[in-house]
Amino acid sequence: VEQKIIATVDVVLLTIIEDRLEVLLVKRAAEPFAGRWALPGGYVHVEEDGDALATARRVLEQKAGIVSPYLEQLCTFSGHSRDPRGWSVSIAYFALVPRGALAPQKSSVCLQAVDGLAQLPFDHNRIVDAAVARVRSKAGYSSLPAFLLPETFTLTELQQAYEQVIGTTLDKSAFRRKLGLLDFLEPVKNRSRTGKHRPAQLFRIRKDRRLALFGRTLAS
Amino acid sequence: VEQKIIATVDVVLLTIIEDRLEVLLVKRAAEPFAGRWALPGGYVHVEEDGDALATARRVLEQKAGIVSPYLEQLCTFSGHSRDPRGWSVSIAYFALVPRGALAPQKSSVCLQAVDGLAQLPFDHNRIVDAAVARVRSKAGYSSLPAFLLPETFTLTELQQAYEQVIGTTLDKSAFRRKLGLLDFLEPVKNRSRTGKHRPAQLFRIRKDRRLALFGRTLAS
DNA sequence: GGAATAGTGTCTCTCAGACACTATGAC
DNA sequence: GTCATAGTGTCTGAGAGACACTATTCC
Repeated sequence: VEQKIIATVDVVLLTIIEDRLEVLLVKRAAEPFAGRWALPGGYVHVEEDGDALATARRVLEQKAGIVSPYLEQLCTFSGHSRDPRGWSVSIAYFALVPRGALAPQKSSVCLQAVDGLAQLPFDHNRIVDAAVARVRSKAGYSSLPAFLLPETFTLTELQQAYEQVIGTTLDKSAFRRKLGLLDFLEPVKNRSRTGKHRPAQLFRIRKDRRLALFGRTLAS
Repeated sequence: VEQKIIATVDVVLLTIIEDRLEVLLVKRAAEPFAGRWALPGGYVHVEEDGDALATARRVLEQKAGIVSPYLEQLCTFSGHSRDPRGWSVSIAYFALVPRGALAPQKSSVCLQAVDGLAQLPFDHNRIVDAAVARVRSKAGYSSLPAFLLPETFTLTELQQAYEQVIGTTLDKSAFRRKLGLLDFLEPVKNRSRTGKHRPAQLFRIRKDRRLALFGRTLAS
């Protein structure tokens, strides 16, 4: 069978910078669209990658130096018109990393707010939109936003991460009641001492319950 | 770039037969696994198919004669070990069709209950499991199971479809209250006259709200 | 009338939202 | 002590589950 199909993987890496959801973009080195900002992605390497998830991990490590973030398959975009080189398949993944985990930025990498994002090549705007929609939706009934925070964090920081992802404010009391139901957090010894007020307890994600799911939605 | 990647589409077509969820299988005509029952699937035809969704529609029409069912992308399975021919990508879709829409069966086609399904070639068992999990999950907060019923149906039949998909019984009163909230149904003139009891009102899905979503889950 | 299913009313208990309250450490 | 945020208690209304009730048709 003569197929000549291009198989690529694209990754939507999201993080929180200054209270906004931002997406990682890289400057394309090769044609097509050389020099343009686009999602990190690349060909599947048949010899090197066991499956598409491995390709996604490799792409993230090579282009952004990120090693083992939260990484989930988003969906697959395909067709004859999305890539000028021909009929292509892009298996899209999304990754969530803590704010600041991308510290030493190369000049070929940047972060942009997902709201009001510039025009991107290929169908990358659609892919970003799909990723943001997925994360927003899943934030409503899971612990996903916790992956946007550093190793340890206060409950207020966690609530802010949720609010920044889903775009609304949450009630402190109700939020903490929900968290209590699916104990995916464990307190650590230290406490956060910032400013002239009562210090907050620090928590981290329990190793045995990385991704916890709420029974019902978080906000109506 | 020398990729030599096999790009295929596989479809998990689900329907309800005798109160059970069943999946459509076809007898493979070509190697590998010729003669074995497997999911309907096929190569992406670069000249013929605009995108992978078009491939899925073509496969369903050619192998099962189904024209425009509910069809949704499931996820993508990939890797060097899932197909003996080499590194492959299978973009999986699932379809929901009314019971009995598959009436004139060819001998190369069969239906099998999804619970206790036999061993299938490739990673097709994983794909079926993923499809069933998706449908079960989505049934909890959407009108998906309505696509398993014929054009018109009674509320009792709709409730049974939900029960067969999610595998538990539902309360009649609570179920109808939920339906009232997201009016995706409209009554039709006729009523169902079967047996010696009060006839039931028939309904159909409103054209403008094909897939409606519940705010919260259907059953706890 | 009886049988059988269609369809509705109502009670209770849980829980989300709202909001006020107490706690505690920096200064 | 004050300030600022951490953290908790409580009221209320909406809604899910349970279950009993009425309605209507065939026989």
